[in-house]
Order: sequence, then C-alpha cells, then structure tokens
Amino acid sequence: MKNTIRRIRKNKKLSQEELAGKCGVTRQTVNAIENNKYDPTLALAFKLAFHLEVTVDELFEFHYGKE
Amino acid sequence: MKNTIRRIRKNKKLSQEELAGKCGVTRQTVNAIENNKYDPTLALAFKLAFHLEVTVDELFEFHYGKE
DNA sequence: ACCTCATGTCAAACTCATTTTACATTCATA
DNA sequence: TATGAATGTAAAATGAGTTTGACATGAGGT
Repeated sequence: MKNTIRRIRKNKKLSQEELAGKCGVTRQTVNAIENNKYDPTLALAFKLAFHLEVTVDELFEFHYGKE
Repeated sequence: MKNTIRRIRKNKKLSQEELAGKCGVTRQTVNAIENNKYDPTLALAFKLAFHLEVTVDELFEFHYGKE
C-alpha cells in the first residue's frame, strides 16, 4: 500500500507532529505510515485525507498482490 | 463509519460468502462489517471497493465525532 | 416435514495498529 | 559551532480487526 502523505503534507507546510495533532494521533504514527511500516486504520485514513484535502482513493494506492 | 456494502452487494447478487471469498476473508468478517461491529482494515476496504466496483470514498462514509 | 442456503452470533486465539517513553540523527540558522 | 526543530527508531503495553469452529435462525423449494 503506497501513499503520498509526505509529499502532500510538505506541500501544505505541515510537520508530522502538526498533521498528527489534527488527526488525533501521535507523530510516531504519522511517521510510521509515511515510511510504510504499517497501514493506518480506515478511520485514520479518512482523517489524514480530510486534513490533507484529498480523497482516500487519491492518498493511498492499493495494488493486489502487493498489499 | 457508515458503509453501503450490503446494498451494493445485493445489487450485484453476491452472498456475503462470495464477496468474502473474492476479498480473501471469511464471511464472518464481511458480516461484521456490514453490521457495523467494526471497521475493516484499509487494505480490506480497498478490496471490498474493488470487487463492488466503487471507490473507497463512495463505499464508506466517515463523519468526524461519529467515528 | 425435510433440506439447503444465507445470515446472525459467540468465544478463544492471533495479528497488527497505536501509544508511551526514550534516545539518536539530520538540518537550518543564529 | 551550538541550539532548536523535525525526523527516525525501538521496546513494551494496549486495543481493534480477523480467523476458526460452532451453533441457531429464517426463507425457499421438494
């Protein structure tokens, strides 16, 4: 599961901590997701997309077999 | 987190078990998600959307404060 | 009445997302 | 070069999603 969180976050000049704060999670969580350590929950995916002003489908790229 | 899985699944004349099979999960999982027992993982949300031929953003409706 | 299919549900076990705390690294900039 | 801000990372603990196996119900058809 690829995502473009880092690119969009930097475009909006937000730190990992600021984005995490808006989403109600810790900065470690945002960091882990940006570095593909694991996938966010569906709820967090929606919060990230909301605060980055994109859709979930735009923010994440899912490929079968490459989960 | 609301979803329209049941409605779209029935439109496509799929049983919970058939949809679960396509997505690689058990029917209990699909049943629990349709009945809002819990939310799917992000990966499963993408698989469900794929096999139901809609986007994740169309299939799930997220509301802040009503998570 | 019987059989089958679809669905609802439950408990135990397991995996994985998230938190907390803590420390290390990189980078800008005074 | 020193200081602070942003980031990377790691271990232990907790919480939530998923599986397995099982049992129960209702609808339809024979």
